Amino acid sequence: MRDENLVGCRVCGAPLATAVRGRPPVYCSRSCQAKAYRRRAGARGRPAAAPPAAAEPAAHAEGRSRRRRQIAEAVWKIAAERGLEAASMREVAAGAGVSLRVVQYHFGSKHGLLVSALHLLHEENDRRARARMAALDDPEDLRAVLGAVLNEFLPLDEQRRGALRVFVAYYVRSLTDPALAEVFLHASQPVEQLVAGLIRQAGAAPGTDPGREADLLVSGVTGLGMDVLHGRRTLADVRTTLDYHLDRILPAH
Amino acid sequence: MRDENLVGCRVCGAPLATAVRGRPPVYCSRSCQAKAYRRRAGARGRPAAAPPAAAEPAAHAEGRSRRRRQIAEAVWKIAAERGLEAASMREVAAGAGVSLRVVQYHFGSKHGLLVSALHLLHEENDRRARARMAALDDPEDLRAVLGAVLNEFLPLDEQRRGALRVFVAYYVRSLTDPALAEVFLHASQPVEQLVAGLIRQAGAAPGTDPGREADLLVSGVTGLGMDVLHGRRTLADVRTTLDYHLDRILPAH
DNA sequence: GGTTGCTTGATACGACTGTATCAATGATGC
DNA sequence: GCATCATTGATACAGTCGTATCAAGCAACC
Repeated sequence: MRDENLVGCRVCGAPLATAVRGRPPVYCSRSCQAKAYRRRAGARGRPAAAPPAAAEPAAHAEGRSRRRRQIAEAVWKIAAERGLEAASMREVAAGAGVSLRVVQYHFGSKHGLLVSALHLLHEENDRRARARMAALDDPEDLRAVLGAVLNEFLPLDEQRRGALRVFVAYYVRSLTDPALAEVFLHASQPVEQLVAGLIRQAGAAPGTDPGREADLLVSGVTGLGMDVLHGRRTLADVRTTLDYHLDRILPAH
Repeated sequence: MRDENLVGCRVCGAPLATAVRGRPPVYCSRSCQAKAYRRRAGARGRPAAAPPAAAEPAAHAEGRSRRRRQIAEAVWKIAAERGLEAASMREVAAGAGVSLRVVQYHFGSKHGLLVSALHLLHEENDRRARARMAALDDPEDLRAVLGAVLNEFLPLDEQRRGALRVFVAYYVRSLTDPALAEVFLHASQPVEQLVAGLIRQAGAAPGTDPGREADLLVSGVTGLGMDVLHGRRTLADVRTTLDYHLDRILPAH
């Protein structure tokens, strides 16, 4: 297999400590390696146009977060399609189109990867939800806003469907992983309060408690979405149920 | 290690085919093995009192289902405490106090084990729920019956807490495992209909749709129970919310 | 006595997992 | 030319996983 590498340093001579662990050596010393590098750099000619300007300092940090995000997206994709237990380091690396070592380097351990991916997922979901809210026709129609907030938890399209699957998978993990539970508890508190506020502003029916209504509404829509996920209910049925309850809570349509 | 076993058959002589796979042989043939067995049986003396009566034919089947159940319980326990991904064949065997081979023999494969354990879990939960319903003070108090049905999905005690954890873990698995999804879909349909029927009988407030109320109630109480599981809500808060909605739906307390 | 059947014990295999180790690659500053 | 830095490539290791294989245990029938 490795015929020519068995002899010695590619630049000078032959020491080449034969370490059995890790990547097999090709040079006898760092300086010989530098020599070889400069030779290659010279043969490649000068870089296209802006060699001295170099990359601005922000580029490093940006490239880093982009890579982390790219890897996290692979975690989401695998978790949505085949479950979190299929998201091994190697599968994630392959899904992101990077090497195993890169995943190790950027997240330290598998646990770190899972926690970071959940963090990024929460941010991403918030971003998307806000974008959809901003795209509403009439932001003054509070009932429509309320419906949009609740619809965010239903598998209406492939994106939300995947998000819900990943969310549920992570939830189950969090039951036996305190670090993941932490992320859940510190992230998604204000949903019920938002819904309760909307109900209050939109004019709830007399005698209704917006807070209690919001509690059942949010947890209920999540449960209904889970039912849709594995085919126990149809999406149309869930939307009808939801409409019924919105009509009930906000009679002044 | 195996000093004396290297020579030959314990009864007659020496052939002893040296198979490298599986359990190392000790006898040269089945008949020699039978001889050794009969010798041991003779030395042990006659069994206590009822040797010829033998075991009735049903004992076999009963012993089998008992063993299956014992192993399934180990699956539930592990899944509740450390998640379904911790339920390896070896862990389950250890938890049930049997050998790995016994788990293999009675369930064929890990997938078969998981599916059977889920089946048995559904039966067990039904049994326990019915028992709790039968123990109600006044079976005519329909509101109390309704409350008991819904409370079955809340982690009120260690048993229900574990059941909910296992249930959720299995649900997530079922999203990527059709055989498990099958068990879910064919088992737990009538809950909402039961709740709707109770609401109807108990006298719902005018203008309310018992079916839609039941849908949100059941899915909502499941979601609230999940919130309790990882500490996002307190049990008292959930019960208050539930009481509020029961009062709303059934005003004629 | 020998044979057959169901059940269990005692290994073994190959695949995969998370992680660790060592070196090469570029780039920058001296 | 040399040292140093963050990043990536190329392995290797120890362990666990599900499963397969062969034989022993035990009871029943012939």
